[in-house]
Amino acid sequence: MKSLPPCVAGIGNDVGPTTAACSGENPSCAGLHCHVRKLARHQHAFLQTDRQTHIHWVKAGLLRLYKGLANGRRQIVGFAFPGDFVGLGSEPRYRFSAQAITPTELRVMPRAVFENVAADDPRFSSKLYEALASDLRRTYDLVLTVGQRDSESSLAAFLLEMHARTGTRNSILVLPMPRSDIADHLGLTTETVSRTFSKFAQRGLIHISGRRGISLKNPAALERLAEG
Amino acid sequence: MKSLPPCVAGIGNDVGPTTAACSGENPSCAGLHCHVRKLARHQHAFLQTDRQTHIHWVKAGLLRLYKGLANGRRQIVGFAFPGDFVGLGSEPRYRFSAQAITPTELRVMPRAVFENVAADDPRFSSKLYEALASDLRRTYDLVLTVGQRDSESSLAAFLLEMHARTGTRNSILVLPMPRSDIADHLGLTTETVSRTFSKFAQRGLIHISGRRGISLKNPAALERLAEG
DNA sequence: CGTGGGCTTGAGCAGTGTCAACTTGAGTGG
DNA sequence: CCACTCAAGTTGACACTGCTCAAGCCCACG
Repeated sequence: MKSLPPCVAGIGNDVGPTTAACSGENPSCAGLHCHVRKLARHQHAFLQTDRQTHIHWVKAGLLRLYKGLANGRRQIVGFAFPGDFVGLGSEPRYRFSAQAITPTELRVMPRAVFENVAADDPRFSSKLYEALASDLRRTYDLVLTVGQRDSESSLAAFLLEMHARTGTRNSILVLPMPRSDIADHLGLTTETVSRTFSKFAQRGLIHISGRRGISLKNPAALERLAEG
Repeated sequence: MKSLPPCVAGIGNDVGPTTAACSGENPSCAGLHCHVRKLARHQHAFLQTDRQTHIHWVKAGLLRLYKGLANGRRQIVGFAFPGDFVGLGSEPRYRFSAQAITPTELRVMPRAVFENVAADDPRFSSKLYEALASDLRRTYDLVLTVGQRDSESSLAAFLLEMHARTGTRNSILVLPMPRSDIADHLGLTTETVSRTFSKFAQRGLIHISGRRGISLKNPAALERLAEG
């Protein structure tokens, strides 16, 4: 098996120094047409109606992935953290929009290039498959949350997922997204999110520090809540 | 590229005569350990906690794919129609249970066999990838439905999706699943589903015939409802 | 130090769940 | 072939969660 070009060698692993080689200036990557793209807050990587031309890989920052309805309602179907792929899938158009929540750095590659690499390297191909399967699993879980849990269970499940996903050892959790994103993710309103966080704090389940900080005082109780 | 064994040659296409070659008695398939499995009504293909040992392919019938919560609530994350794969994904355990709604016939293959075929044949591999991507797209749509639509919009969207998916030319639609399945799919109750169908019928949007038949009298209006 | 968006809190209400009774119709056995 | 049976579906009354609208607060900016 031939070795992967530096652009994609680190893909599927944690973000590491390998990926630093992939700046636009690096000649070994020029042939792959891969480049770095920086997004300011609220800037879109793509819209749900755009032709799906590129695969995006988050190097730093955070994206909200959302679908809109004609009446203005918005469903955030997922968040893309560093290391995550966005725009996998094999359809002519993206089915959701991707927007930066915090300033974000992306690695952007044309689909064709991506697919060629995947065709040549079964290991890479299977990493892609796993990434897609993992998106699907998370989305199944989200349907369960949104469809069957009440506001308390939803938020408990959300806090636990964010804690697991950001991989913090201690119980201090940073939620980089505003309350409105949490609401649109869970099918609630910002008011309900806020009220429920307050209730959790009163009961001693969590401690809220500032706008972004939450520490989980009683994860076991949250788990119980999340299970109904 | 070597030709595919009869067991999987028809996979990804419509169910056709090719697949008939794949009975347990056929020696050319014995080495693949693929076999036919028939499920009676309410019988499970697997449970959400089972080890994910096999890939299932629906030949005839209908499966509900669901996740359960400790409090007894159930979310149907999808339905598997003839031609659909179930149990793609690359994790140690299924993340949902699969149960027959009507008597169902499955083609069942060990994952290892499946993966070997996929590794040898990029065309097959890419079909799998597409099937997975298509599950993911449908699930994103479901999150939008469950999270952002009210009962009328939900049901309008559901009717249109079932119509598209069962591929009926005319507007007569057979819903093979009971109301309770529709409810648990959309995050509603059977009562709400029933009431909303009645409202649709009163307004002349649909016509209800028997327990399973619905004809769409005004698909355009349903589309408008689904968009909010 | 001032400003404004994001967050919190409150009061009232609408939509949907819950509980209960009744109706329908598919399947069974006489 | 018809009557019986019972699960599935429908309809109604009521309760309650979470949404809407509104006001005020606080923290991160300039």
